[in-house]
Amino acid sequence: MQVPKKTGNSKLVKKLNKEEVLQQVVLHGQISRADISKQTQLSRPCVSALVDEMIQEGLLQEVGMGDSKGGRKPILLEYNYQAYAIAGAIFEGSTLDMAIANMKGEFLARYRKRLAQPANGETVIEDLAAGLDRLLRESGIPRERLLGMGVGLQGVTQRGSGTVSFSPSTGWMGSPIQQTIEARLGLPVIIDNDVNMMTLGEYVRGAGVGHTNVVYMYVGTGIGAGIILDGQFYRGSREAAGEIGFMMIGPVHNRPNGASGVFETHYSIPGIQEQAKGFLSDLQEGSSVIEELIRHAKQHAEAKELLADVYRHWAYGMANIISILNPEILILSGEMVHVDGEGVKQIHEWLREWVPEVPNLEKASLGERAGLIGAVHSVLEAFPFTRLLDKE
Amino acid sequence: MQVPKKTGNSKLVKKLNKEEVLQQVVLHGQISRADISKQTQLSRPCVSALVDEMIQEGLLQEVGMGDSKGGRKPILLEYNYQAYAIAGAIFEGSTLDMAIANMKGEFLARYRKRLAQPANGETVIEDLAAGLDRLLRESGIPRERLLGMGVGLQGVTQRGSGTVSFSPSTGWMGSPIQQTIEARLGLPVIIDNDVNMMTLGEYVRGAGVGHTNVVYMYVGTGIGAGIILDGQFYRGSREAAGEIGFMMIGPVHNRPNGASGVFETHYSIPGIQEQAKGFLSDLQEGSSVIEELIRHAKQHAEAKELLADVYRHWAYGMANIISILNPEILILSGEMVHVDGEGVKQIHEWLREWVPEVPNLEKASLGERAGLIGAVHSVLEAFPFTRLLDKE
DNA sequence: ATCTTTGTTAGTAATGTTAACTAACTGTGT
DNA sequence: ACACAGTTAGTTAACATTACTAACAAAGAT
Repeated sequence: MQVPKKTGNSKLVKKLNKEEVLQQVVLHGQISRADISKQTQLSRPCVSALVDEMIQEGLLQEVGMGDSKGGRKPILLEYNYQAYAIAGAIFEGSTLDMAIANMKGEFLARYRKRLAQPANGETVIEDLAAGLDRLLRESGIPRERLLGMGVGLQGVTQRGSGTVSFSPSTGWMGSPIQQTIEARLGLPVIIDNDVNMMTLGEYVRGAGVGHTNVVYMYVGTGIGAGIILDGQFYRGSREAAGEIGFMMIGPVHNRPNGASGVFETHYSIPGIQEQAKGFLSDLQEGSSVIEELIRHAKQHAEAKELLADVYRHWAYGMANIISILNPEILILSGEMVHVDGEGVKQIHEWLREWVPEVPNLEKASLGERAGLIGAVHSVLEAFPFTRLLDKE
Repeated sequence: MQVPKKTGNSKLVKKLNKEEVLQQVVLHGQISRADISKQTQLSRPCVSALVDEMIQEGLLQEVGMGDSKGGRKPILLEYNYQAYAIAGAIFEGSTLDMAIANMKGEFLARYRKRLAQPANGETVIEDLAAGLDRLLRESGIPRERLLGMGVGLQGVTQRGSGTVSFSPSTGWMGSPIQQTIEARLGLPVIIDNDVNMMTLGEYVRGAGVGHTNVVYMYVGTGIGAGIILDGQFYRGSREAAGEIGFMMIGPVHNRPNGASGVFETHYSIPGIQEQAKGFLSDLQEGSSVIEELIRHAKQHAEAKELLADVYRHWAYGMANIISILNPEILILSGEMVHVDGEGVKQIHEWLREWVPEVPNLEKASLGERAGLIGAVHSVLEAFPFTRLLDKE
C-alpha cells in the first residue's frame, strides 16, 4: 500500500498551494502575483516563488503589464494552455471519434473513422493508435507533450479497475483493457462509459457549468444517467449508480428482456418504437424517433396519445430522481433534446405539481461533442496540473 | 471570507498528520508509537512529537506496556475518550430525549421529558437548558469539557444556515434558531432533521458501520431517507435530498393532501392506516400498525392483500433508490423494522428480479437510540478531534 | 554477548512567514 | 514642468515551523 509520502518538508502543502495559485490564474484569465496573494491568503514572496517555478515548468506565462492602480504596474500572468495536450476518443456505434485538445479543452485536431464490424478488440486498439498518430501529426504536437487519453464507450465499464465487461462496439471483454492500451500507446489512459463522459462534458463546458449537483439524463438505445453531487462524480458502490433504466416505471409486469430494466424496456427509444410499431414503421437511418413521433402526433390521435404517455413516464423518472437527489439542474440528453418547447413545458408543469423542489430543466448544449469533451476532461481531472512535474 | 491560513510553517500538514495519528489510535484501540509510524508512513520521531503533544492536550494516554516482539517493549497508547463530552437532544412527538456522551459516543447520562403541548419555542429552549444542566450534574462533567450539542427534530431544517422552517413539536419557526440556542447554552449547536440524525447514528454505530454508500429508508408518519455517499452525507442543493415520499409510486391520480408526495400519501403509516380502515380500526396508542397488519393477514384475505401491496410498493421505492444510487446497504427503519423475515425475503426476491445490483438489506439496529447517537456524532464530526486546541 | 525493537536526540532540508527593501507609477502643490 | 509624497508590485533576507535522516540509548529476546 503506497501512501503518498508527506515528506517532512512537506511537498503536500506546496502542491496544494501551487494548485490554488494555478486555479486563480485559470479563474481570472489574467492576474498579477499581488492579486493572487490577496485571493489565496498566501504571502507575496511565496506566490512569487511558486509562480516562478510554474513559469519554469511552462505552465504559466508573463503576458505584459496591467493598468496601474496608483503604483507600479502589475505583471500579468496567464495560464499556458498550450503547455500540454490531451487526447480523447469516443466509440459510438461503429464509429470511432477522436480529438486532440489543449489544456483548455479546445480541440486542435479531430479524426473520425468507421470501424470494421463486428469489432475485433485487437484491431480496435490499433485503430486507436493510428488515429492518435494522425492527430499528433496534424496538430504538430510532439508526443512527449501528451498527458493522456480519455476513452468513452457504450457498455459496462469499471473505471476503478480499468476493465470493460461488455462492449460490442469495441470488442473488448473482461480483463483490464486499460493497462493494455496504456502499454500500446505509452500513455495514461482513462476508460469510462460514454454517458459518464458526456455528463462530464456537459458539467465542465455545457449546460451544467456553474452547478454542483447535476444529473444528466440520457435516453437513447438505453436509459441512463450521470450523477455529479457536491461537485464530485458519483459512481455508486459497484459503479452502477445512474442505472435509472431499472426504475419501476411503466407496466411492471411486462418485461420481456431480462437484461433491461422496466423503465428502459418501455421508454427507451427501442421501447417507444415497439409501442409505435403500428404507425411509425419506416424510419430512415439516422432520423429521430421522437421528431417523427411529434410530427405524427399533429395528425394522428394514437401518436399523440403515445407521445403524452412517453412524456409522462419520462417525467415520472425525473420526479423520482429529483425526490432522491434534489439536484440543481437536470440535463436532458439523447433523444430528449428533440422534445419541443411545448413538451418541456408540459413536463415542467407536472413536476411542479408532484415535487417541491423542481430543478432547472435544460437540454444538453454540446450536442455530439459532449462525449469527446468529457473524455478530454477526464484526463485533465486526473492530472491536476501541477502533478505534471512530479515525475521526479 | 476567512480562508484557513496555511501559515507558512504550515500547521495544515501537522493537523492532518495529527488526525491521522489519532485515527490510527482510535482504529486499533491500543497501539504503540512505532506501529503508528509504520501505518502512517510518518517517521518515528515525528509520531513521537505529535503523540507527546496530544498527551499534553489530554487526547491520548499511555496505558502500559505491550508484548515484546524481540526487542524493547512498546508503550501502548489509548485514545482518552473521557477528554471531552458531547450532548445530544432529540424531539420526538411531544417528548424531549437528551443524553450526554463521551467521545466514543457512549452515553454517560440520559434524560427524558414530556413537553407541554402545544409547544412554545421559548419554553422549549429553557427545557433544553434545564435538561443539559441536569445531565451535567448527573454525569459530573464540568461544563468547560462540553464540546457542543446536536439537536434533532421532526420537521424541515436547513442545517447550513441553522434555521428550522417547520416544526410543530418544538414550536420553532423560521429565523436562525441555532444561534439563539447557542447563545442561551453557550455552546456550539448543530440542528438537523431527525431522520438525518438517525441516519448518522446507524452509519457510525449501527447497521451502516463499514460501508461508504448508505441509504437509510424511514417509514413512519412520513417517508424519508438519509443518504451517505462516498462517506459523505449528501443533502442536496436545497437540503431536500432524500425526500423519497415524493416519488411517483402508487395511485398517481389520488393525492388528496397537496403537501405530501404520492408515495408518502399511500404508503406511509397514516396512508396504510387509511387503506386498512375497514378492518384495522382500534389501535392502542404506541402499537405498531405493521405488526397489527401482519397479525390480521394470517386470517383475513383483505389484510393479506394490503400487506403484500404495501411490501410491493415499498420495494418499488427501494428499486428506484438502488437504480439511481447503487448503495452498498439499505437500512430499513421506522415501522419497516416490524416487517417479519418472510416479508424481507419476499422484498429481496423482488429486488433481485428487478435490479442488477441488490445491496444488503438490513433493519436499523440501534432502535430508538439511533437519533440520539447521531445527534452526538454530528457534534463529533464537526469537531475533528485536534481542532480542539486551535482555540488559540 | 549479540541481535531486535522501541523510543529519543541532534542536525538538516523544505516550505512559508514577516519585515524591509527596490522598482515603478499616480497625483498634487508649486 | 517638476519635485515629492503616497501607493502598489515584486524581491530579498532573516526567521519559524515542520518533518526528515542518522545516530544513539533503552530494554528485552535468543
